[in-house]
Amino acid sequence: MDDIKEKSDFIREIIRQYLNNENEEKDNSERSAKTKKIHTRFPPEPNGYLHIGHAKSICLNFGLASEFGGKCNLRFDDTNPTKEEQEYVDSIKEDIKWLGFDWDSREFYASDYFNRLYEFALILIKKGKAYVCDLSSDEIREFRGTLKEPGRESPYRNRSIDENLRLFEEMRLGRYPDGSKVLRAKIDMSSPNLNMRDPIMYRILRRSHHRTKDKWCIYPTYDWAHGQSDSIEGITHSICTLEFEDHRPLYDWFIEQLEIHHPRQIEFARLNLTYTVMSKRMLLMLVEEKHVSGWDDPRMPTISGMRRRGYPPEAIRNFCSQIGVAKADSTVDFAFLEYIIRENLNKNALRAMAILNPLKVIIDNYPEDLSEELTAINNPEDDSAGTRKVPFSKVIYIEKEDFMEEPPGKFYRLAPGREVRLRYAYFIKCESVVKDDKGNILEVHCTYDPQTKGGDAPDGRKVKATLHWVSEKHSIPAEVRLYNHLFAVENPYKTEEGGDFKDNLNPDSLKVLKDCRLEPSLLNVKPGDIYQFERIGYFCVDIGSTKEKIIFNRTVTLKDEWAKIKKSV
RNA sequence: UGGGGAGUCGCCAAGUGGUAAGGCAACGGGUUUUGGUCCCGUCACUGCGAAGGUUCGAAUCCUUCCUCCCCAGCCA
Repeated sequence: MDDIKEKSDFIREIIRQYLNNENEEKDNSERSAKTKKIHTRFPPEPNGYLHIGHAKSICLNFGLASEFGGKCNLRFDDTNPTKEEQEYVDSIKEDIKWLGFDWDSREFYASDYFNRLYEFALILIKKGKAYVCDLSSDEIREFRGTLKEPGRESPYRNRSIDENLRLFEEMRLGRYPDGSKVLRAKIDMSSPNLNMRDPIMYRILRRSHHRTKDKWCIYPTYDWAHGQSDSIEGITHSICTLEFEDHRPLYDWFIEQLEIHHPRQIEFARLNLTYTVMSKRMLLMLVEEKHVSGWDDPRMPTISGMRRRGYPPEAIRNFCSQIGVAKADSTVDFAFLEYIIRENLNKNALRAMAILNPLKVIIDNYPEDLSEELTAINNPEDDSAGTRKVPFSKVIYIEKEDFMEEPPGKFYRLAPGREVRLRYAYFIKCESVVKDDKGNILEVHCTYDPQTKGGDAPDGRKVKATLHWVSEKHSIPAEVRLYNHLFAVENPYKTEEGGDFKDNLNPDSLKVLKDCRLEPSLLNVKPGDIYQFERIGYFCVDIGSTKEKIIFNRTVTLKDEWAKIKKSV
């Protein structure tokens, strides 16, 4: 979809081998490569909003399916009614669609399989491979042993099959209080892999489920539900993150006991980004404690936050494909994300002129009542975007940053006695400065050269800088929100003793500018529209923006050579 | 110190026994009516976590060691 060249990574390698029938058992090799299809799935839990880390998984799973001519399901892993909500289901679907992926009619839920799972559990009990355990959660933990010491067997481990069948049935019927009993797999309490020490399959939980409502009072655990759900759906490649690597033996065990379709699980390293956190638990905390305005706050690494911030879905897809897939833990530099965003927006965003911090400039020799329409290019990277007219008059605004009374050597914008170009307009020369009692610059007086209309001098003289501007009387007001990193440090998890990741929140992550002035062509912008404000950055019209009150969010700045020079001086 | 993973440039990441891709960042230069874009150049000079070994030849194979991540939820 986005990349021309064929991608290659260890997962695609495995899939190509699978499709070529390499390393396969005899009976499978009968199936021709032509009829062999892959089937993946994206399995979110609806307990929060999707973030850029999920985008990596979505791009991988849906991308693999489309590259290799297979299918990808959307399956909600909704096995824990205490945390899951319909709101999250809705947001997840919206975000995946917005990212540009389609699950057709294959929208599934682990809860669709509650009956099947119950039947599967019965099979295990009948095989003597699962039992009802009356130990409390504390006792279970105690009996589990530690990383170094083996666990001990539960005193309920050797109940008869009939008793287990009866008890499990009664659990389902609601005869026992929450937490009083669980169904456990009977595997090996001395396994060095803690996941194999008789893991819990069902717990009693009287909580209404967002889909099955009050039908069940026992719910399967993720470990019990996940692998079987993949199997039921005929998933060929179950792609998940690294932390599930040592759950794989358990999933294999369940599948083998049940003698059902066996998907191949492949684990990859989850995405980390500098200057942010990527855990739904922590993001939820930021939302609930109002450190941000919501899940879609433009500072959030959520898909909805990035959408509101102005990151195009195509750019996010490119990002996900360019960071690659591997098994080594990694933290991608936020600057790389910004590079991808700029790369995309530079090609696509229309240009406009906007003044964030207005400084009044009066052109003394320009006629009082005259105004001219000057021609401006909409996108120098795309001729088809055409041109527009921008009004010019005697009083204009320029950026405060673009004028210095006593400029250092490397500053080559406007200064007393100096001539610069106003983009698409004229050369102007600074003649004087008007200040208040405190020395604040109120206005700058200039003269213009009528010969330089459009921006070129007939005598061939050059200027070192071109400034953007808006005509005072034609300009329209706007609010502009400047966003910076949510966290002040690259790794927010690193805190002082007893500290909290929130201690690292960046106090300057949002700066609201209320007195900005825009060129009049921006009067009818709609939420979601994206522009490059020339010489400043890319800005996206906020969802809360109206014609009466226009609000722009800064998506990302332009690269700024001058900022670097300034810093180094 | 049990088990499972991982270590290639500041950050991602190719490489799968034949002599270290690429991108980002950084730095230098050119073009430019955006100090943007674009273009050019520099950036792992026996070095691929370390030390040994096998080999004509090793980032790739073997041995030992070191470092980092994950696992003791009735979360996912």
